[in-house]
Amino acid sequence: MPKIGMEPLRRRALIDAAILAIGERGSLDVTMSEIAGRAGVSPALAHHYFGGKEDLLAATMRHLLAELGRDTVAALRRADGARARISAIVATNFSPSQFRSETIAAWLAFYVEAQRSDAMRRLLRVYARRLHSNLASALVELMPRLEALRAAEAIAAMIDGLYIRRALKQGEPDARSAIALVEDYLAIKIARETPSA
Amino acid sequence: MPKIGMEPLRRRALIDAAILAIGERGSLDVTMSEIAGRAGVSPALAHHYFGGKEDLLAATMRHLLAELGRDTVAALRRADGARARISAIVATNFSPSQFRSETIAAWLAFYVEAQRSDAMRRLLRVYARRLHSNLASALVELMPRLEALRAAEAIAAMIDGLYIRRALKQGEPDARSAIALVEDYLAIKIARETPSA
DNA sequence: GTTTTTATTGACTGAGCAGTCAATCAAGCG
DNA sequence: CGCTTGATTGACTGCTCAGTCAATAAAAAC
Repeated sequence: MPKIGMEPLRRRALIDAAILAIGERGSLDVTMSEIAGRAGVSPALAHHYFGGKEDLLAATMRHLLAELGRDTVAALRRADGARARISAIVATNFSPSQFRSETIAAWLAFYVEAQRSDAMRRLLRVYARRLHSNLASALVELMPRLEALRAAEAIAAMIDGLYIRRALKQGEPDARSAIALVEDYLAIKIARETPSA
Repeated sequence: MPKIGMEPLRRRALIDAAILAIGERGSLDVTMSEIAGRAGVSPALAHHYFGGKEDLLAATMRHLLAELGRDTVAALRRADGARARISAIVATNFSPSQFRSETIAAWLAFYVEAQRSDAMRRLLRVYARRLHSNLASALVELMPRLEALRAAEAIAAMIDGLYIRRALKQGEPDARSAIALVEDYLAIKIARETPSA
């Protein structure tokens, strides 16, 4: 029973199903049938709307990226001052909507895929650059430029590292302690580098 | 022309070939034929010696783990004092024998695999625990126990994060700046937490 | 009410790949 | 010199899966 304007609905459902499937399998080694099945459609329809598996996966990655971007922008708008902006960025990366097993697994899987696929690598670089520049733009208000850039890299590395390490544990992710670790670094780094004041 | 006592040679050659292949493809999605071909033998022989693909991959991971373990022990023996031991651990993780594109890609791929395979997860947990306990045992000599444990997790996360972020870049890995980031954290953390002295 | 467009699928194909097996070849061994 | 044992492979078997296509059916357009 065909209905009208199904394209956006189906695309969305397929992307959601892909995240779910990838999160459960823990890798991009999911079949189109699996994804389509979860979305309640036939595999053929998934091909119809996305062209191929690569395209579906790329769209899924883009979706994840966009979601994180939106969350970050929203959190940034709510933050008052440089210091608060950094905390907002960190908190967003470990917020319940981002720091879930499925999402973590998907990010990890996409990192691996980025080694093979130029498209994926480009996408992930967008994420890395955005994170770095958001952090750096706040940090330069708190310490000398050079130290700010270093701190931005250190924080970014810690965040990614906490994600990857999370993959080894089972049960629900512990965002609180992850945030605490990053905030601890932030606190001592700012204390150390703040020019007198 | 069969020769005698080939088993250890073949196993080693196949593992080396597996690391190479995984490093190049950037994922565990390598065929037995590919690996066997690189090792100069038929796919059937790879099955003969390892039983199945999973077993070959597990053996490969174990090899990587053992190599890192040996390097770490050696570096630790050369280090004098708690502070030097930490630097030795960090330096080992970013040493040329570990911080190479193939090895990095392989580690990343195994992390992903760990989400699916209990065997892999157990293996990786061995690595994580060892790293953490090596770091912690040196850090407790430099700061209060609780802070030492936190610092150990932070450093471990930074190391893993620098590995994963490395995967996005091209060209040879830059170990120096990676080490500098971790050492910077270490320095300010020690300065901050050292009881007076 | 006929034609076009959109939605949807079942059935199929072709490729790639893990794993098997029987056969071959060369050493050592009695 | 037969015999066992280890090394090695080619050829083969299923299986899984991405991608295709023609067919169907409902809505839209005219």
